[in-house]
Amino acid sequence: MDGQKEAVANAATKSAGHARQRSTIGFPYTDLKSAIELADAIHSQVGLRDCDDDQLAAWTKQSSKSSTFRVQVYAARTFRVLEGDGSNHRLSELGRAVVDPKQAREAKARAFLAVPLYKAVYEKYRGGVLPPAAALSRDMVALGVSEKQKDRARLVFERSAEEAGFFEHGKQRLVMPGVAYQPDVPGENGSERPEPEKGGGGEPPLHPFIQGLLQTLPKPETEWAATARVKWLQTAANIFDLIYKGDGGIKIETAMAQRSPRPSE
DNA sequence: CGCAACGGCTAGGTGCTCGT
DNA sequence: ACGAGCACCTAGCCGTTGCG
Repeated sequence: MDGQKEAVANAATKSAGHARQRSTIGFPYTDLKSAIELADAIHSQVGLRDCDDDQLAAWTKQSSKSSTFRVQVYAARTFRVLEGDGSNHRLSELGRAVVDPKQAREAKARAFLAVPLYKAVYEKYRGGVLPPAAALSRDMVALGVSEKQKDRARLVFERSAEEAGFFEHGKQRLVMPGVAYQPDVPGENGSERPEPEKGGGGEPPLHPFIQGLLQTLPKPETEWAATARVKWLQTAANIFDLIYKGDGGIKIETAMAQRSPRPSE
């Protein structure tokens, strides 16, 4: 960075009286759709494993240095579909659900309400009619959004609500899509995690990862290339590492060229 | 404890779309 | 044609964290 140039920029900003105002409530600068794109990219490239900035940026045809990319990553974390530290990224539990077509609808609603600002707006207007754009922007300022960011916050809010299915009954009403989810954000205000099914009895449902994994399993008696099998098994190993306690680190290698004997043989 | 690096976040410019 | 609204993008401010 050119220090002199920066100093000039600082002076210009300060002399013009542009005091930077920071929002006091969390909200993303890009919409839920762009966050899901990142989740999709990670899911399709490395599944449940970690990736870094450069990889994720390349998969989404961006530069890891660009602020657009950084804002997108920040948004994905705000929606809680991605997690990680620094330049490391991985799918969160919510992110895994978002990329699973069977759970996407509920997961998107959860992601939407994971944003403090959106949850506050939802709580305020649930069951009622949303105000016009200008009034909604003002409400967002009252909730803690920076004055200069109110319109952007509202736009991103509206697009995200659309993506999450909250506008299924028209843009005048913010309605939780018909999913079995109670709008609680884990770890906030002592609220508890929503339980997926209550009083259902019987077998607990399989972990979403296991469900997703099983869905990708080819039918018996069909062709399944060894490399694809290794990939599948390695993914399974990674899932086991993630969801089960105990020592992990299982590594599947293509070197196992010989077929293991069938039980009947 | 001070400095540097990093990452979160904001401000604002540019170009496109769409309604009038 | 023109203006408003919007999407996309970059520059860079500022708080946090790690390290010597």
